[in-house]
Amino acid sequence: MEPVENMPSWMLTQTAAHAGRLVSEGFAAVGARGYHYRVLSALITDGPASQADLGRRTGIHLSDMVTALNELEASGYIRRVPNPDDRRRNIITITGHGIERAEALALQARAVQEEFLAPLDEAERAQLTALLRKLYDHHLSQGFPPLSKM
Amino acid sequence: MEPVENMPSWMLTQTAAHAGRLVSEGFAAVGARGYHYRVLSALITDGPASQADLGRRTGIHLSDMVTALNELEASGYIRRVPNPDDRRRNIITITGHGIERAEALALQARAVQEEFLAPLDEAERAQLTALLRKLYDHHLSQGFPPLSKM
DNA sequence: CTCATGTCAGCTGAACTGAGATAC
DNA sequence: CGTATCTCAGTTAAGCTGACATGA
Repeated sequence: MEPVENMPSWMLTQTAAHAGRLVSEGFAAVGARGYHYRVLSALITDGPASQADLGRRTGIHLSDMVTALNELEASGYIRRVPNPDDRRRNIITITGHGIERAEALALQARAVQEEFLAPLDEAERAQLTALLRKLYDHHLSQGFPPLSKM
Repeated sequence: MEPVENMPSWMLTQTAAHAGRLVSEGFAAVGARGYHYRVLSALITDGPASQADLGRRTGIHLSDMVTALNELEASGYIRRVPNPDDRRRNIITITGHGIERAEALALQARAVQEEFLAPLDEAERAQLTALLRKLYDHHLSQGFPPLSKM
């Protein structure tokens, strides 16, 4: 009878839960949520996009995307303009204000990574990310939904 | 601007989410939930206990413990008897039926681990668990709540 | 017609909060 | 009295489903 505490998936979900808590707290401290950072960061690295595209990029569900964009738009971090070439779509662009916000959130994110990874040295951190990437890529290629169903 | 997909905490929560999904599906396939396995396994390795003790052992919240034990008791996997020495408490014991159930769930859990860890060889699996344990132990010792508030 | 898009209302499982009853 | 145990009702954040209107 394998004690639960030794199962890799158990340790993984436990540590992930803690990491998630740290991230949430870090973002909440500046009035943001993880979704905000994911969206702003995707807009910066990959440019403007429709909401559906943004969802596919970030793994955020379409219906959640609507909410996140509502919040970001209300704060002036993004702009929603109709796409003249396809009037079903919006074109989402980040504002200057939004870029500043993203940078502030990136600082928070970095600080949280540091706190979370504190007990590991550089080599161990590299090992960890390599192993996680191997797992992630494998399951992605097996049809694991980055965004379950759209 | 760090792309979100390269942050360790992001990859960790992504892979953990997938692991969690596999575990849930595996248990659901035999009509169980993760809580059930955690409780039964704790009863086997550490013996009978009060509900509060079980909660502390397993990291399951007290109020969720009530629900889980209701379900396990209805199926005849555990028994709840009042503790004569402290009439606030119940003594939770596992039944023979419950031991069989735990063994069946352990098989499921093993199969899921195998599926999840498929892309890693033995050395890599050992690396991963060692790194996760280091992170987990560190944050536990920093006051990270195994069970947030009781 | 079918398919994609954006929106909305609501569901689900898991973790958690708060309050009450009982007993130490 | 304060504290611990058990129970229950309800809340939260996150992911997800289903339906609908619009338009390609």
